[in-house]
Amino acid sequence: MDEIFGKIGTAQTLSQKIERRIEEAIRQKKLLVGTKLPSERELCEMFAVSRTALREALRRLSARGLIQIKKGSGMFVSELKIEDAIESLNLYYDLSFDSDLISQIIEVRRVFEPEIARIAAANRTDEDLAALNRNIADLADCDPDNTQMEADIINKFHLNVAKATGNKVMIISMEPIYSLLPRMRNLIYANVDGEKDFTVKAHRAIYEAIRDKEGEQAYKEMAGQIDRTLEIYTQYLK
Amino acid sequence: MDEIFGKIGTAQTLSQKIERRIEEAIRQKKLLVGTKLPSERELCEMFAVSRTALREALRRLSARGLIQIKKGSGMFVSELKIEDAIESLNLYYDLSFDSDLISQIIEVRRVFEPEIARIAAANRTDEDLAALNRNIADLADCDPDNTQMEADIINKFHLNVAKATGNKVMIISMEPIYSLLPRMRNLIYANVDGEKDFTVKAHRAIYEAIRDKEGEQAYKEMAGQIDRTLEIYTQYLK
DNA sequence: GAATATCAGAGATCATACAAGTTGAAGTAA
DNA sequence: TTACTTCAACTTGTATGATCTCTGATATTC
Repeated sequence: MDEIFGKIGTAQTLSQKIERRIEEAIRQKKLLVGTKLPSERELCEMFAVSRTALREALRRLSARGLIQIKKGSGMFVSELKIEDAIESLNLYYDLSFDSDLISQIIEVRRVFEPEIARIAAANRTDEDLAALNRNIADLADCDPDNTQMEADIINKFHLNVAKATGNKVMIISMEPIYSLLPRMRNLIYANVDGEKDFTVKAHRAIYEAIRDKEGEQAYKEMAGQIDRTLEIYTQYLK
Repeated sequence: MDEIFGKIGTAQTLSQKIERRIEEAIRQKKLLVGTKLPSERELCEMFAVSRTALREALRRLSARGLIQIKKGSGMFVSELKIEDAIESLNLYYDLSFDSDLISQIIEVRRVFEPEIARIAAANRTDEDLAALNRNIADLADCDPDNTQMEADIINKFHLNVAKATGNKVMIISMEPIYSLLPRMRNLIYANVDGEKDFTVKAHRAIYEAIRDKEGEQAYKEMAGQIDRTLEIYTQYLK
């Protein structure tokens, strides 16, 4: 009997309904990437709503990266970029950034990255290898005092290892984590001096193992590298 | 010299500037979670913009989960929920869903989940254990023909294992993957009959290993379980 | 005191107008 | 013809004012 008086509620606003409709169309590939949407005025007529309501729906869709709005020319269905999808994760991490998070990140890396290195050793292409090699060279050339750049290069290296697995899911899982590393740098590398040679050597060892398709070796080298990071961090915390 | 004639571009629209301003305030904790924002009209005066521009900025912020808008009462800074942050990742996966993605997901799970199980065995609390136990019970009770519910329960079990690690980053990394599993079910479990007993037994074994804090055992059981999934999937593809 | 009615303030929607960027076709000069 | 200019007809962006609906607090009624 209860159903009779079930919720009618203002379930969602008009603009939300519009948003859903368009989102669904995109999800179901009824609107393909690159498609130009009808103009605002046309959509208003089609949905029979005001421009205000319609535009707010469009603003939300563009905020989420589903469509791109170009002033003066029109609106287009855009390919949802990984970066867009990860953006909000980054924000989330950003807002909950604390020392707890740092150690949790290291723990995750300690567990996942060696496995990733192993798979990368099996699947890497020559292009992957070239990219990794470039990272190593950049790292060696880099000004030892420029810890910012050093950290950036190292992050790129690790991300490239993930890419070398050829597994998209792997990349997406790790990317938000790597994007946080630059912030950790200030804490971690602050008290470390003159260890750059060691860092270069360690990363070169990872590279070589991947190059030679030595999965087990890649696993070990990566594990060792992260253990070292963990050590430095623990030391710093004291 | 090129910089002289570098882009001037329409840097950003007015509503985007407003969005940034408010976002920055939230990021820098100048606006704390739960804070009620000034009303639309007030904000218009403060920023010296029209309600149109302001509202579009607010729509974007709410679409991203940074603020919550309650009709009739006001706008509030909201705690960015993990679910919101993961939403767009889900969408991304959704749009790029194909058989390639399925095998990549299984590969990732095969690598990550046993490690997760090992850590869970070390860190699990009694509450975690209770939740896992409930999942097992539900799975056993579940109607064997209701593959939908069965898959849901299994997913919850795996997510609860991730939660038992006590590592937030671990959960965030795995959650989007689990959320895709229901879609895979249709493909994977479609051709499997009368194996429910085995499934229950396998998951109970994982549970018991975690309960007894047998990390290595948990690792093995989880690996075995996913190997089996992989097998079924491979078999189905033929 | 409790149920009801009223009302002010909030966001939601609408309609209209104008500003400003983009595009392409028509027009013009060489 | 060819290259360039101009301009008109689009597009989205911003502004304004009116109205609708929901919410929560206050006032009223019994």
